[in-house]
Amino acid sequence: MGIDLSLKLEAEEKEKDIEGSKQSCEKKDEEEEGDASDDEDERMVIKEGEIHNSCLGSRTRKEENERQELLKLQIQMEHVKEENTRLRKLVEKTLQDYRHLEMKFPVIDQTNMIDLETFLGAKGKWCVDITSKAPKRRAERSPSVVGELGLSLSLQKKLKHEESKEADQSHQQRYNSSSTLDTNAPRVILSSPGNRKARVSVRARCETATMNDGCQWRKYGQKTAKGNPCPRAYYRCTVALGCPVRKQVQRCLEDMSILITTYEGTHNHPLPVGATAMASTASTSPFLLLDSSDNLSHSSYFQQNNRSIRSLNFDDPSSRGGGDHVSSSQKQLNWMM
DNA sequence: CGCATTTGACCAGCGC
DNA sequence: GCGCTGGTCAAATGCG
Repeated sequence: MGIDLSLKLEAEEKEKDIEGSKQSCEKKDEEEEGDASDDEDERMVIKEGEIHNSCLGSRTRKEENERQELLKLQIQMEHVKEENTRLRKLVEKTLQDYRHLEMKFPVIDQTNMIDLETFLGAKGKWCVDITSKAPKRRAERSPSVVGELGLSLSLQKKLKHEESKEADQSHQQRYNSSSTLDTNAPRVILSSPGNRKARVSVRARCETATMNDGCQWRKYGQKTAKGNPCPRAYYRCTVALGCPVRKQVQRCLEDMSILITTYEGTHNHPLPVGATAMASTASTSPFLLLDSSDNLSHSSYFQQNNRSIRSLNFDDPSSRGGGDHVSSSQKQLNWMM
């Protein structure tokens, strides 16, 4: 630490001073020797002897003083060293406390969100978190808010054409920031559009091309989005004729094993058996975290899209049963909607 | 042969 | 107005 360095510098300066005083004494000797060269030989010898003796006497006194000074400095250094170690311990303890509080943060967050938790009807099984609408605050949130089992859900407004680019960026920012969270965490982002289309984004680790959500999808397009070399695939729900639900599937740029699936619209048909079976296992779902950008829109959104939300869940091998409705490319998908 | 997927073209919105 | 980008269409292709 800085204290150690400054002490070392001070000690070096002292040593230099001591050496300097020694050198000056020797120099004085030499000068005195030079001055005596013009006098008589005998006198010279006596005089030189007297000068030499007096110099030796003053030298020993000086050395004694220097020794005492050094001792004082050494004692002072010991004290500072002790202070240094004491401060170091203090810093370590502070850091430890900080980490402790950081770990407690999700729990505190959870207890503040009981209302929405109750609303979802999954008491004690879900971790609900509502954040401010402001993207900045969202970005500042601690990554630790993701549940220990790594599932998160977010609510936000649908960004249609009439909405600002800022909002659009916040949507993208959400994607990016969430990727800095636990990458094992499937993450759900719900768009609450009011009179606009419902939009749900899910992030989940998935090795296959798409995730099994219990519905039947038909791919109708693929596009390479800017900033991500992985192509974005477009799917349309084919469970019922004219179902408006579409989904976009794209790999996360930071972690290719993470699949970002965005659902848009509400199904105009009952969900497949597999998906509804999954819904019943909601209470066994490990950990869900809601992140809302628009608190007021929660209830209206859930009322309007109740079916979709209730059926949103993770795969449970014991209750998997949507295979009949799943297309060939979706056989190994590991969660359902 | 029918259905799903692929892929290039087209369109609309948005920013400069 | 033009270029860029995201989203959609539809013909071509592949597969069971």
